[in-house]
Amino acid sequence: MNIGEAARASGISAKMIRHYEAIGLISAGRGANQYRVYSQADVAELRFIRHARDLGFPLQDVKRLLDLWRNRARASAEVKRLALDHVAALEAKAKSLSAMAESLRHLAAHCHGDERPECPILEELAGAFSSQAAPLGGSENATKKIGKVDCHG
Amino acid sequence: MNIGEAARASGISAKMIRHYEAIGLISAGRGANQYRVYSQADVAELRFIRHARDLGFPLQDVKRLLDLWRNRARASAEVKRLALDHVAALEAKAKSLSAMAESLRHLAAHCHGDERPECPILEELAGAFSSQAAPLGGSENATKKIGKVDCHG
DNA sequence: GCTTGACCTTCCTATAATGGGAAGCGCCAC
DNA sequence: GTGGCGCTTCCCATTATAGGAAGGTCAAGC
Repeated sequence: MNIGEAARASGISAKMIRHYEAIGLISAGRGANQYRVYSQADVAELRFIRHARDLGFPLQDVKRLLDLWRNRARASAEVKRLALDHVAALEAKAKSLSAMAESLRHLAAHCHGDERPECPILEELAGAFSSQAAPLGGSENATKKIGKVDCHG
Repeated sequence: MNIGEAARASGISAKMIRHYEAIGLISAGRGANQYRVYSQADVAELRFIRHARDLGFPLQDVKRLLDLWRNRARASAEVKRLALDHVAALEAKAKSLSAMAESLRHLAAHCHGDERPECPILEELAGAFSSQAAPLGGSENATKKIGKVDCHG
């Protein structure tokens, strides 16, 4: 099948399939017309990739997992280690985001939110531990950069 | 003061200060030698930016917040709306990450993690709802893309 | 046979936020 | 007057994904 059909069958865009090939995650045969050709096995790999991505694995980890999957002599220990490391990363980031949310929710709770200019949110952003100390937010200072977190997908 | 001192005083790298200027977030005067010059007020803005970033606001929101902060005729309602929207986004992402973590943790719990090749994690990644249905993970299918989430900062 | 449209190809660009580094100039101290 | 640090601009890299241009291919219809 061609890339379009493989895309539909795997749930990965043709664009990304080409990209995954470019970075060496997968490979594809070529037909006489230079079109990429995919087998059912290739589609299975693409689905594997999608599932791993859906669980938040970065492509680097996906590559490791894919290599392990292809290798029948693998040790499950390595897969498990990768998975648990990733779980730890996910939880750390979730926790960091929750802490930000809670801090901000506390701040927002004290804001009238009307036509008046007074705003404790802005005041806190302006003044929060002007040099280094003093808590931000209502509870503990949860936003002490636990590790930078992306949160704008 | 020069950019280096402003960087130390604000906790934002000189690199980023220049970047924020380039994207129109802030502005800076220039000395006779073309060096950027910063006042205490400029440093206060930089600190404001850092605090907003620490709470996970994207730069686009930071720009809005900064404009509101500068505008004495602002309505706190707008600040509050921005804040609460962001809280919702943070919570959604945290929830999504937690769901991934939980799914993966369940999978990992069933993996022996020894030298043997059998691995339910890989099997699940390979087979999880081959076409569309069937749950992934031990509990409910939590990873049904609630909205793509970055999680690799 | 020729056109049309869907599909494929490669290459370039953009996103968001940050860091790294090179080449060149300013400034201060010695 | 030279060494070293700080400043300047410009370019590149990261991560994962998408958009688009310019062009080749193929099958269907007329």
